[in-house]
Amino acid sequence: MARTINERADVVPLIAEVFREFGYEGASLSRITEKTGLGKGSLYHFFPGGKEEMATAVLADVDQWFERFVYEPLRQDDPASAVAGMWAAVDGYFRSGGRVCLVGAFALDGTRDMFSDAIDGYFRRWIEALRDALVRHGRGDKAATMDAEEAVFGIQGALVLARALRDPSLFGRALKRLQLRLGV
Amino acid sequence: MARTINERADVVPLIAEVFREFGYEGASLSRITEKTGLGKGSLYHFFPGGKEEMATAVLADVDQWFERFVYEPLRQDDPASAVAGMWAAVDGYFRSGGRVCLVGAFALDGTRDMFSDAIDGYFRRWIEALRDALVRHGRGDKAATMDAEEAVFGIQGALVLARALRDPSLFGRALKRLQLRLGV
DNA sequence: GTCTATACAGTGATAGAC
DNA sequence: GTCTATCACTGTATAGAC
Repeated sequence: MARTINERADVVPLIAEVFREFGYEGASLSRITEKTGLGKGSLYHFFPGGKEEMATAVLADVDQWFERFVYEPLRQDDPASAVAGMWAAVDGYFRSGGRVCLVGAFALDGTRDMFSDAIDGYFRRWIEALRDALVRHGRGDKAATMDAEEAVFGIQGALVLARALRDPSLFGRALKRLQLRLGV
Repeated sequence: MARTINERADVVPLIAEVFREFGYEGASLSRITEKTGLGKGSLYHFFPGGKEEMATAVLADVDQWFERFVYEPLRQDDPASAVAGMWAAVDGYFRSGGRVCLVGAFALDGTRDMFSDAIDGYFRRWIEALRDALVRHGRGDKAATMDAEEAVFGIQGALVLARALRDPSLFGRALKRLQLRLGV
């Protein structure tokens, strides 16, 4: 039960930061070493598959977070409060636009093909969970799908633009707007 | 006046494709060599500054295209037809969702800082030009800014999602939706 | 479990022949 | 203008001492 200071789970969020900041290709082992304070030997002890396994672990970690704090509530809780919770969770997770979406970033370049299932699943389940909540809230099936898509791609685009313009406040404005659009 | 077969301008779009596909870090010189059919010697003849100069040239090329076919019409032409033209141009340029936005992709990772001005300018001028057209069309200043932002980040997000889900049709749906939202 | 040392491929870049 | 050869360097990954 006693936990060593550095467990695999402890180092994953740090590695995630490096991937978020530099992308998959730009996240060199030396940068990861620097960020985590772990030598290559230790890193390969935790992740025998090397960089690819690190990215897989990071993606699983992100997925787990969203599954727990966003998707599952959307599927189970009262629709209105679950949707409200989603906006709050998203704003918090992406640090009000100061943080980038790792999955979205991976999706854009050649990295996508390496983590196809994880990337696809992340967005697909997000859209489906949100659509479910909207349907339960009384929206028609087709309209709910479109609404859910628009909310999710709106969030992604707002993150891109906020980072491109170095204007995190844009993210907050965008979330407000998207929230109103959803009307729930 | 006689043009050699391979001019700098001829090779820029090919290099752009490599950057779009693999990102800045992933676009190795060997991949660029392969795509263009030019050896490193030739590439460095055209771009003495190496990879960074190639990316700068590519960004300038993209910018020029948007300036000519999107921004300038938005500033000068009849607002309604200019906006309609924008949607058509965007759909064509991004191959109905099959192509990614290079500027958006650069914006997401550590590459951003290398090309700060180009990335910032691309989005800033897009939003401003669109806002101008909306204002001329009768929309209030503040609302026009928000609308313009929403259209631009909506496009970016739709590109991310279309690529993530390998579903180009999502891009077309999204454009339609954004177009209706703009209401012009 | 963590480190250092090292292997080896691939990187961006340069020089010089043609 | 294009190529080949080569450079110094960094990349990921491995081996083995502690």
